[in-house]
Amino acid sequence: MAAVERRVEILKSAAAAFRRRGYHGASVDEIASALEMTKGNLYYYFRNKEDILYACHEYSLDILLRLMRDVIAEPIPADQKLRKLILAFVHLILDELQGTALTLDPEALSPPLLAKVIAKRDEFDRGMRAIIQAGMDQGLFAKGDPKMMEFAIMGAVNWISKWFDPAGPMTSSEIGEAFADYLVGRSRVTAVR
Amino acid sequence: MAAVERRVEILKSAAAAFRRRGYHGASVDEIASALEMTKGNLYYYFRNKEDILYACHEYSLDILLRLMRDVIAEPIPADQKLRKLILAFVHLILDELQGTALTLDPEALSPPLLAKVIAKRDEFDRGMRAIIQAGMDQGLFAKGDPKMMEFAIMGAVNWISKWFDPAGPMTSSEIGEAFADYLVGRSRVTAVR
DNA sequence: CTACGATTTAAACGCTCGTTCAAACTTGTG
DNA sequence: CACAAGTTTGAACGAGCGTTTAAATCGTAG
Repeated sequence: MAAVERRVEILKSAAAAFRRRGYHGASVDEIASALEMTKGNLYYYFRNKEDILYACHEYSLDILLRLMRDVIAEPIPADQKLRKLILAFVHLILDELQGTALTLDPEALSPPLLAKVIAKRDEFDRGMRAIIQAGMDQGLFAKGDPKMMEFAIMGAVNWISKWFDPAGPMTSSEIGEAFADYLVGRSRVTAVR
Repeated sequence: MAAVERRVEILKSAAAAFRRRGYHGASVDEIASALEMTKGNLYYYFRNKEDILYACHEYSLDILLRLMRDVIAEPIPADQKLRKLILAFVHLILDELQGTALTLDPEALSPPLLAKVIAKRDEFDRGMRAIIQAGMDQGLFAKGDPKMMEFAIMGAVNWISKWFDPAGPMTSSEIGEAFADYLVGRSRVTAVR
């Protein structure tokens, strides 16, 4: 198997472990055992545990930012952009990132690595707020503080990983739809005005 | 100082440390040092670290449940109940619980203690959903899955502790108002129908 | 088959941290 | 002042875990 695939495998196992126990609570051995590797072997692929956490963040954020740029470029109204983002975001977190994205405690990173993560996170935040601001200006959303609306949305979505059960009754897209309906509003998008 | 007050002081220091670093990331010494105590001294007040975490949860949940019961008993419409709960909840978390409530990783608790925490949490969830269901039945909220709406609200609120900065531009009540406006809707409550 | 690089292993080290404990100190009471 | 109960200290321990390393194994090109 190519080394780069092996690295992604490790990241997924790590993300799952970090979600369950948190960065400090999850052991390197736990991450390795889930892949039937020895923990020493991980150090062939990553410099240390922090490096794994950082790679998880980078991996998730890069996907997220690509998504954001694609949606921004589409010629659709702001409310539909927001809805699309929420749907894609929920899908991404639940189906590909082992229930984690911005949940993986970044405070565990050392200052230089943390700064790089925050920079990417900021870009994402700016995109979200620009869409929300545009929607408010056009009367698609109730007027208010875009920052608060964004934080509320991101909180609701990020929190999903705390309660989501893959064996539960709801699929990830059902959850995405329900969240988008509530957070963006259903009627405004589908109804004829 | 009375021993019971000392215990609460320790809980507040512990809650702050757990919020910053997570349960496993925060050391017992860190909790003690913030109070200018030695770590050994903590063991005069608590059996062990897990006991401290459990006491934090119990302390927060008891306040939360009292709040919930009070609001439920009030003779006001469901949307106003929900708004009141959100306002009080945000205030409670930010101004009294060091930014933590349901954020303090409960998975770190052993099964018996975890079960007790989950039981209280369930009671809170049931209260929230009953209010939401009533509001939907009366046409105060858009129809949908009450469970999803509750999870979205709790996620948004719980996430606040991840970004709130006491030295920042917004007070806890401004944040509460902004969240309540967005999550419950402003017009329905204040406007004459 | 051989040899060389890539990968994996198992054991060991060292450090951090939760916990214990006996001794010292403080406080209040008769 | 004396004594006892309540509280604090500081050092020590033992376990867990991140990391290192040298040797073993595997895969593949010549």
